[in-house]
Amino acid sequence: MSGAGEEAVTPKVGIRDVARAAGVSVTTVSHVLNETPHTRTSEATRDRVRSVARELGYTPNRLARGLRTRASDMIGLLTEEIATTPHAGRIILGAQEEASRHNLTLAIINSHLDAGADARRADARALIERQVDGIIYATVFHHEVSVPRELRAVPAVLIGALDRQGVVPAVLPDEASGAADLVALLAEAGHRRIAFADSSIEVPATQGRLIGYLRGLEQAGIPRDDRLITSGVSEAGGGYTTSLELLDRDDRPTAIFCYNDRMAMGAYRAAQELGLRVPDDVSIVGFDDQAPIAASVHPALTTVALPHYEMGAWAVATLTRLIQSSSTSWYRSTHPTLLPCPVVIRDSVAQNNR
Amino acid sequence: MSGAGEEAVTPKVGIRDVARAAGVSVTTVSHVLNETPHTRTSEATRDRVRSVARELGYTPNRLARGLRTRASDMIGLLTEEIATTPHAGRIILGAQEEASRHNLTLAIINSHLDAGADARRADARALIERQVDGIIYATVFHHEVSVPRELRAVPAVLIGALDRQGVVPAVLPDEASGAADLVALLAEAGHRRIAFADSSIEVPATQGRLIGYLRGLEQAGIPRDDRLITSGVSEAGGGYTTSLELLDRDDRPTAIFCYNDRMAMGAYRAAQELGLRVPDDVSIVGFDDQAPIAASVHPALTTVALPHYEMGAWAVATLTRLIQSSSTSWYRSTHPTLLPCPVVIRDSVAQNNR
DNA sequence: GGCTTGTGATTAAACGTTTTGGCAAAACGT
DNA sequence: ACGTTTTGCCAAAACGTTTAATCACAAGCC
Repeated sequence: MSGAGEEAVTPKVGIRDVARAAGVSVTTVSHVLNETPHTRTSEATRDRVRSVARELGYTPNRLARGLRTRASDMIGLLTEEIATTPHAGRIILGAQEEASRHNLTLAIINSHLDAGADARRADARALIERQVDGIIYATVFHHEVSVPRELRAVPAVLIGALDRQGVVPAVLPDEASGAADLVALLAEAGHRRIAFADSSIEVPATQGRLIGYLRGLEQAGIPRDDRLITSGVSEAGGGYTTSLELLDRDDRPTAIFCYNDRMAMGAYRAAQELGLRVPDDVSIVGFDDQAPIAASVHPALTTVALPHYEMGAWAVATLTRLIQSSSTSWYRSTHPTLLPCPVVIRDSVAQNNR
Repeated sequence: MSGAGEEAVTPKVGIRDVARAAGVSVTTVSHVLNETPHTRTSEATRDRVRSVARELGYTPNRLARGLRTRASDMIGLLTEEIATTPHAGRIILGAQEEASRHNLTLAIINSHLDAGADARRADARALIERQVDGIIYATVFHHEVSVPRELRAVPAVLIGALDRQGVVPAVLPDEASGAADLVALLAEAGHRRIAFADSSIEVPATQGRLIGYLRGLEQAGIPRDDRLITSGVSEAGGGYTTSLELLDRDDRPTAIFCYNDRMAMGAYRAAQELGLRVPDDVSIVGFDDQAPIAASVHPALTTVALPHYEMGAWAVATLTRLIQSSSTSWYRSTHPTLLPCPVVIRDSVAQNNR
């Protein structure tokens, strides 16, 4: 009579309920439901078991299974403060989808950046208690890091950081190449005076972008001009002041490569205040492809995207490989994997005509 | 000799190893480690057990424990495409931190928005197989939704959606009040001609903001003027065109309330092209407090923040309450919970002097 | 000295699976 | 008709915990 659920309170049907209803042993049920190899069951009983299981709405208890098989089919994602950044979602998403593809579930724990090493180790331990088959450790700045000792208890991979001992596989964005590609793009558009508005705070990422910038110049046969290399705080404000300075000269650059998209926003404003049009009078490019800035500014910003999704997916992919092979061989990572940062072309660079 | 880990391959120390080493039964170990109430153990053995456990590096196996106690201490977060949006991270973060606070672990599954109801039900089932103690179902648009039937098997709460049957607790941002507050702010600054640049696509969120706008006007004693209510696509481009139209009249509004921050960016551009300064000539406000736009534009945008973090935290908090009480009383949600959207004041509104 | 009462610890039965090692019966070869 | 192989299935032992039910023993009481 009631409009609610018909099926009452489903008193948890287990494998033996299925066995009983199908008139077979639990062993048989397990065999057919898991399609265990090297095991024989007649087609007839197989069908029977399956249909009974479906009718009863049997859902296996993965805890129990994990207990027996010593594999939880879960992998832990340990992020340090990363869930906070706008980028974070992409890493999580990439990891999650790849995990789903392998029939794994993702358990997430976020460590505060300011939390000590102890807290981080406790977080790792919490995952291990849950018997995760592997752990992904994702950091937002890619510095060298000595992984919590507890991580050694279980296969692990690093995102955005390098293991100091070089024993844990790691993945990083290839920012240098991305930056070089961006410079190449500008050079092809005829730009020779390309400024670089660097970030004044020293994080490893800075190096990659600067290095890529220099490499790009070299490959384009453009001599390095240190007067075109400036720096400011990596926010819109910093981009504004440094760009103002760069553009307010007679021999102003025809293009500015900003350390990130936020600085590029500041560069836009500087150009505008000086009566310079983007991209006609000056081309501006950024880095990060930070949603929703890059696509929302006018003109839309040409920039370089970070492979967050791909890093997340790479992490669980190699982690599962690691897990499968862990019993036999032990993986020793040689070099970190670098994932490409694709240039995304929008409307902020024009052919240079000076 | 090898430089690697000293502690060999730690052959997994279990509770009986501790018991054996401490010379007591596993029962006793369990009792002292869990501080089980109504149980007696001498201080001496308690100390012994604890120190032995620490020395051996014992880590309990939560799978086994969960199997016995029929509680996994995990809660599932089922998001539909939400991990994609920039906002998502905040929801996840809020849920994660509240979960940590309760010693729970968060398992995340992301359903594609375009995936059918079947896929969504499969995702729910995957979580249930893992014996999660409860499920949070988070959607990005808050429409009414009929929760997958499988969710009934376990305590659940909704984020950003309403249960059509009204049986599952839900939490939503109180966008109407946020919008009204924003209008109040403008009114207090002396604005009387306040335009609203609505989103032309019809999602429920639109309603709340428009309703709040109207309510705000009414409360400020400002008569509604439909010529000031326009709409456009909810991107920078849409904000630009509608604002251009609004501002290019003799009786132009002194303030524009944009449906979201991206439209506000467009409004900035429109104002600039018309030679109007923000906020001196026209005040502009947005909605969403979308990072990093709102803080990066110039002048920094006054807007309304969505309580993503708070919704995530609220969800696991009420979910745990639900779980605890589930055996005894059954919760019936009356109204959805509305969480406040605080106005965040920056530099884009000025006193009106016309 | 016998009876009760506490105290500190133990035994054994779950929990829901998978998996090892078998066993009966049918099929087969001769 | 008799060994052998194959087929189809099952019993029982794990997996690592928690927990209900006891138990040994000393102390307290008269």
